[in-house]
Amino acid sequence: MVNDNQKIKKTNLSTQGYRGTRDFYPEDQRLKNYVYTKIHTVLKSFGYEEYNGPIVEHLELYAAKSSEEIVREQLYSFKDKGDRVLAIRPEMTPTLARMVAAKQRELPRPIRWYSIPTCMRFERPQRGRLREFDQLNVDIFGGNPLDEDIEIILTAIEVLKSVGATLEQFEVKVNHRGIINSFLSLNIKAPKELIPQILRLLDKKEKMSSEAFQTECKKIELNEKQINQLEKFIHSSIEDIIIILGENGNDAIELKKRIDILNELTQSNCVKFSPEIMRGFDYYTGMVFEVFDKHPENNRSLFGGGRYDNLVGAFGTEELPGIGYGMGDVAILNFMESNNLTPKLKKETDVCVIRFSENDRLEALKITSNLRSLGIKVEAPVVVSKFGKQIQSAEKSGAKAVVFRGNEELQNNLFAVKWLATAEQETFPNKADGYLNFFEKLKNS
RNA sequence: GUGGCUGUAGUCAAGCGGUUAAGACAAUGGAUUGUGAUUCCAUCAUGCGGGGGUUCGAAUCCCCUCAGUCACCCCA
Repeated sequence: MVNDNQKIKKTNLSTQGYRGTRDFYPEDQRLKNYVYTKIHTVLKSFGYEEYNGPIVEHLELYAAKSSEEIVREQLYSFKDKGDRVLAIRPEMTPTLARMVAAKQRELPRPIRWYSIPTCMRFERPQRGRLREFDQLNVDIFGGNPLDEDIEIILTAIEVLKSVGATLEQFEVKVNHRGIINSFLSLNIKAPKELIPQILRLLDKKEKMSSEAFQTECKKIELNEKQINQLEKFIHSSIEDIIIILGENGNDAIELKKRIDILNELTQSNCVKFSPEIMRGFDYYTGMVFEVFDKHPENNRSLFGGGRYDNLVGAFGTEELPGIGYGMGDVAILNFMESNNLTPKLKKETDVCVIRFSENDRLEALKITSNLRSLGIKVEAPVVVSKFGKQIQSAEKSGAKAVVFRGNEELQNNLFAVKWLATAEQETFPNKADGYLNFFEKLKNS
């Protein structure tokens, strides 16, 4: 016996989950549901429809669309029992592309779709970045780029507003891939092979001192004049850029239209031209954007997205340009936390039924059923403890009232209700009328 | 994948080589068997993230490992 116990102790399992994953206890899940309900409501209000796909795909689907390093380092891949090489989805876009390509001819345009898939990436976790996360994906295709670009940013703004954010708490930084490309090739006259490195550097510029930036520029063999132009570029307004680019400034003019319309519409300045926003290196071809939390303790990117020329390229069907973005659930939860927007949510029970003894089980179950059939959320007692204890426990469940039938009530064919907020108590006849009457009072409480 | 910091109960923590690991809050049971408060009493880590090692003796020192966090990397 003693040996057995020791053995059991030694082989105890760890309660720690896998690194970079989260447990959602009911209170966490409640918050997540609250946020997701808001998201669903906002996107449906724009006419977007929810879609979903499998959590695993053939590895080659990702290999075709993502960079080699990402596929090698950050993909959870494995072989199934039939030796097929699969991967857990690290993002939704390839699945979206596959789904759209498969039915491209029959889908009515414009296509407005969204999804909140759970994805996994093998990364080293830190605040705001886990291995398992949900990522809201919103995309629109088949319309006019100007209108689509405005709408997609608007949905992002409305999502944040729906969880209580004000326009002062975040900013939408926008750029256009065409602007930076024209500038680098025509004004800086940078060699093609240096462009990725320059983009990476500009992306990091915000975090660097001016000196560090200069040193880094010299490392990639930019001359004094080129560095000065770059520095000037990064601090330019959209109006300056239009002048600098001259006859090549069409993309800048287009971008300015979007900024002006969005700011006019929202009566704010939350949309800002930010030449340092890059969003990766391939893939995006038009407007790119990121939404940032302005709170100093969580100055992070919440949403990121942009316009692509052709979502379905690898599938060999006709081109389909569109725009979309992704937003991590971790990001929005952190945003709400840092801006004090996290609501205190209670369990949703309306009523708890109380029992007095082992003999009133059936009576209690009858009341419970009667209440439930009216659509009331009601908890039946599963232990008989002291009356006061049962009231306390009802309070914790978020109930507005406790309901019971003791000897007094049974004799007079009544049921009793104690309202927890006011401590007032009343009785109702134990028949249909009485239950309906109580139901009305509960709704209005 | 690289480097730094951290890890004692549900939570916040004291302890810094020496007998049974402080304290607070929370929780549970009771004083009080049909009424939520307060008060009082009791219970609540054979164990210090996990595994080894050094030592007469380890939460404390060493090694490995797991996890969190920050900075890189990356950010589809």
